[in-house]
Amino acid sequence: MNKSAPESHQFYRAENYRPEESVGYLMRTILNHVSQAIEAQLAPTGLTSAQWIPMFKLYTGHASTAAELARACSLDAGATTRMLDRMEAKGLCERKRSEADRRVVQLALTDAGNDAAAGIPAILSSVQNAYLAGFSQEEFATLKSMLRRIVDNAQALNNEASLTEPSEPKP
Amino acid sequence: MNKSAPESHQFYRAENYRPEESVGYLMRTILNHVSQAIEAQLAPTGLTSAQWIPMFKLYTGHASTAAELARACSLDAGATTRMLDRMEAKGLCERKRSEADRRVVQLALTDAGNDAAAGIPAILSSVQNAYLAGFSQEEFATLKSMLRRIVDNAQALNNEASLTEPSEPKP
DNA sequence: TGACAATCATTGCCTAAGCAATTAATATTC
DNA sequence: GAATATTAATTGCTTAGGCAATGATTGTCA
Repeated sequence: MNKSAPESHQFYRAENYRPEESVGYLMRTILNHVSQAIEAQLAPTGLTSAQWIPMFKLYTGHASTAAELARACSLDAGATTRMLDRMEAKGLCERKRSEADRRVVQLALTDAGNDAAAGIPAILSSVQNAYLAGFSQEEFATLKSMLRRIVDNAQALNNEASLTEPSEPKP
Repeated sequence: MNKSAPESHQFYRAENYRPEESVGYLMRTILNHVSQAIEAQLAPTGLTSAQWIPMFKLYTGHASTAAELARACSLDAGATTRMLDRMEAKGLCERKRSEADRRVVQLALTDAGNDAAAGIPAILSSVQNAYLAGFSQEEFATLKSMLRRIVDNAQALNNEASLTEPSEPKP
């Protein structure tokens, strides 16, 4: 079915594969450092490296219920429930059953939560600017476009995979 | 102490920060997809996405004790112990107290572990090649050099930070 | 040699994410 | 309108990682 890939696509070969030289390894290293840096700057607010994402989604109004939040963060529903438990315990947000639809839980940031969230963009900006030191605007644009191309490839490959394994037949 | 950063370094600004457009977000998205793809291909061997790294270190001889493995994987000692528990339970590796130094535990892959590890480079290569589809060799080189520059920046910033907070004074 | 320091593995406690099953409420369809 | 399907939130079980304390050994140094 697949034609064999052209030689030009063979960046890595099993015979002499070295993880430390791979793009994946480099990206993982970068993300680890970035996470740590963000967590360090976030420490005063009580937010962890995993919590600023949902907090920011709530802050910007991109989610106002638990299910929406889970979708917005590509997070498991169970993980979201427990994350909200921890954030609520720290006084960052509150839950309230919806009157219109008794299934859903309406979420709201407390004043403390709002203050914490308000500082997030500045931290993310400064950390990423620091890590991009020495880059020209042109190089920055090149980097972003390359990363987007990889994301596009990933999406395309996902689609292929789901075509191979079609959606489960209805019972 | 710090001179204000030159304008050219301001890629992101707090006022109009959008996470979805950030380099960090793109890299995270890519790594999530890559992890899933690797995990899917690894499934037949019983290895998880977190286990192929220590397995490969053992396979290539870059580590033969628990402490070495933890260092090689930048992993916590406790996490390493429990990871070895799980891998041993699956029959992928074995532990043996060293005779020379009774503190250390000598690690060895079982036959099954060796077989599983032997397939890792092929999987990592093919997944990463697939995600880099459409890249020329030149673009590939550019991408790697940019990522390395970011890693260098991260290391430099780490050093700065540890200068600010000097090593704890001896008691 | 004998006190002190360092190293190694382990364990307990925490945050965190995924999967599966459960319960409650709402939508859909016949 | 009643049976069925879907959606929302929660909980239990598992893997996973970090930090701190512990116990056992080995190294160092006075």
